[in-house]
Amino acid sequence: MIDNVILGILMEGPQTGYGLKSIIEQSVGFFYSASYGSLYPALKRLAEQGAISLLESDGSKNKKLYALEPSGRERFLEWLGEPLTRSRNEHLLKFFFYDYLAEPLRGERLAGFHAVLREELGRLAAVKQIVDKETEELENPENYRFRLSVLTYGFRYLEMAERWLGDLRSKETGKHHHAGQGPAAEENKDE
Amino acid sequence: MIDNVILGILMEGPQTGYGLKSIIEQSVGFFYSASYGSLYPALKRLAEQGAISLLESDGSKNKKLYALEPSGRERFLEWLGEPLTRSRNEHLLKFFFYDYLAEPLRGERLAGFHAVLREELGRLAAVKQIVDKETEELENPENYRFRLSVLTYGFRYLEMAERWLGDLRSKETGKHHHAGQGPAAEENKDE
DNA sequence: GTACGCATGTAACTTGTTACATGATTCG
DNA sequence: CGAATCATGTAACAAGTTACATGCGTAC
Repeated sequence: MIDNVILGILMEGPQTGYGLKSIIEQSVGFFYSASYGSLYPALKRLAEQGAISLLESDGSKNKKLYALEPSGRERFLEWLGEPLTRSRNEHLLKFFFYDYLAEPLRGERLAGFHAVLREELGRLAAVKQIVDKETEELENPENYRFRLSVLTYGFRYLEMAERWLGDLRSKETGKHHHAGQGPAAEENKDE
Repeated sequence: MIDNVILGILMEGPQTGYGLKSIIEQSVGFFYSASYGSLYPALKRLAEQGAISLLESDGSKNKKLYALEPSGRERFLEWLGEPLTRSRNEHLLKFFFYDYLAEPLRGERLAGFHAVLREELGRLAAVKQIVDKETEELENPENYRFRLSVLTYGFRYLEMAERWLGDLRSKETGKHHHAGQGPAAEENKDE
């Protein structure tokens, strides 16, 4: 996975490992993250395979600029052309079992997550505004259609999640029965 | 991760490794999957740690029923009580780079993914209907609130994704310029 | 001159997948 | 009695994280 992210970012021009990391955080950080522990070994590997190459020309000695080679570009485009698949949404796993979580904590967690969603929604909205403005000044915005649409996706996704959580929490209101046993519980039918 | 899934399912009663796998597929299969290669070693590990135990009582010799132990239950509930986090949505990664994918293939891939989404939407709708009906016959549906809401989440998620993809594809219609260069392309401004 | 951000890297570990290998049970 | 499905397991590999270790550049 990280190989393709690296190659994809190098499509726009040479970068250092450190630079790649910060670009990843800024651009696809919403749904993907990389650590140096995977980044640097990946760069080494890709260079050995000839997919990327080390540029010497830079002034600094401690900086390594990598550039995309034709074989790397080919490899990236091949990956890109494979059929799309949905990936796992592991955070739903916890929700699935949430009937088992006892009540004071459960409500807190839901509220906390709700806050996170709203915060991210706000941040994404800000980013979207900036990006949309920058896009206007571009001569060929058509070339960025998918990049932009991923932003839209992120936005709609958060909206959907926020709404869903809102609905879920509003059903809860005022019902402070002591839950906590969940599906398997045949006992405690009081209240 | 798989440890907690196993413990969570065992909350409802003893199961075999094989049984766990099929329950996982049927229940959380929409957003999580496990292979035997991780399942069986996990069962072994959990048993060694005393989180689960092997039941002898079963007739078959080749079947191993595992049951949740108190320490396993505790461990599961502790995990469950940790704050919620959003996980990665790696399939968006490909979309992010889709400006680079050349046109005949790109359209095909989008259409293919669209078909997958609609198919899953149909399947989930069917599941939801069955589950909703089953829920009516339950004495305490409140105990399944979160399990059910995850279904709703899946449904809304697919709806959102399907709508997003629909919007994206409709913008495309009739514009068969030869794309393929994407963001980095300063050339080919014809058409 | 020192603190902070830029910059690179490795080793141990974690978690999971794929492919293989094998045997029991059940149903037609 | 043969095929499908139930059922368990391992070995090799893949991909990544965390924690550690180090050094350069520069702005105050």
